[in-house]
Amino acid sequence: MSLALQDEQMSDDIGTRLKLVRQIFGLTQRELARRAGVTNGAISLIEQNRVSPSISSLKKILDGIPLSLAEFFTLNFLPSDELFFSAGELTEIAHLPEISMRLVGRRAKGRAMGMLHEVYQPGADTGEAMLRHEGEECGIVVSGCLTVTVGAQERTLYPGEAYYFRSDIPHRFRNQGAEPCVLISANSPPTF
Amino acid sequence: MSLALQDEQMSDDIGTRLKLVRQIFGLTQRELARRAGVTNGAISLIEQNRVSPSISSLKKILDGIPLSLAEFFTLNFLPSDELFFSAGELTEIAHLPEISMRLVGRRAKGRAMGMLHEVYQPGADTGEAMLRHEGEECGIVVSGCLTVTVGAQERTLYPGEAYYFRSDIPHRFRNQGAEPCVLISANSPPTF
DNA sequence: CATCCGCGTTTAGGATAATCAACAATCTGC
DNA sequence: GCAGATTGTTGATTATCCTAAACGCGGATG
Repeated sequence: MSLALQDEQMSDDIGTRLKLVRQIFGLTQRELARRAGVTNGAISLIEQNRVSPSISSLKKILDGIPLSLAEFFTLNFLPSDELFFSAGELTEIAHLPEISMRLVGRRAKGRAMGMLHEVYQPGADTGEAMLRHEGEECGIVVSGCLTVTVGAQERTLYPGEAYYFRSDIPHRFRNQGAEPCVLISANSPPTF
Repeated sequence: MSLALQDEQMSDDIGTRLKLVRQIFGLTQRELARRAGVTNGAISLIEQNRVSPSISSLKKILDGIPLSLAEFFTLNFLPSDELFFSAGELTEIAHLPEISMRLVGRRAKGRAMGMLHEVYQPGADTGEAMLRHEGEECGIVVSGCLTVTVGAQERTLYPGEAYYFRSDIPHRFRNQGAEPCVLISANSPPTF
């Protein structure tokens, strides 16, 4: 059975959403009501979309699961067959010839982040025209070395070293070493 | 019939949150009310936390900005300061003796994600009592192997293989191999 | 000044949601 | 088949929210 929701339901169908969440956590209306300190009738009405709960009520209910409001609204109900990925299943995102960028999983909307396995060949360069986009990004060098420029700052990172910056600051990646550089990076919200 | 406010964290302070968002978009209460099709009084009361709006009302208001409910609740207002981190500067987060977990940067609240460099010694195990927390997590095995259990599914991942799942699904990590396993993982929102 | 704006706030009353208690439907074991 | 427990639903009452209209305040303009 699939627990996936359509996009339209993701945004406004609070009732179905609550019902799904409650069932995923194996709770009855009465049990959840008891934990949350509300009545089972209220939960019934909400799940039927016969009322639109106040934030305070919804928060009380979610506290009984427990689940935050932010999580409740961002839940994307990923199908369970997309949990694990073998190396060959990472989806290649080739922007430049000398740089391999492979994303964990498919390009899924609604995810909180994207994780990439990247390989920079010697001499690879994302370009003097610095990259700039929304979000934050972070990475750790696994092997080789990578010269990272962020705004006015620049540094060459070696295995075990890392970076974390806001992606709206202009940035650039270059491999100035003699061997390929392997980098594992993450960005949130996902760029790809 | 009390006008006293409940003790609320910033994350649950809908009033302040709405006010910040509204001001960021340069709207007055009346202008936002007009676009949203509600009254300015309603917005005033909500921003003072004197009432807890219904989901339908809050959605109408956010549509006037426009902003989705999910975006509203996940909004973060925080800059990051330090850009680069040497291997020794990763902050150790030791939960278990046989597992080393080193976070990129300090434990900064408000970041979109956290990235960890983890080493699981042979036999290391996060425990049969499965982990569960908010957010999503993702990781790639760099060396060694790691057995990952997510809900009812389990798989042993080898270098280059990866996982991505919602952290509220019970999960567990074990190194059943003979050599240490190095894993680079990310979680969003950051757990540490 | 005095007047007019536009802003956020407040108040009374009608609209909406939550509670309480009862109800029907579905099991389970005897 | 029946009693008892469990689950989701429903009507009447109570509690809460939203609206409409007014209020107080400060800045701009004559």
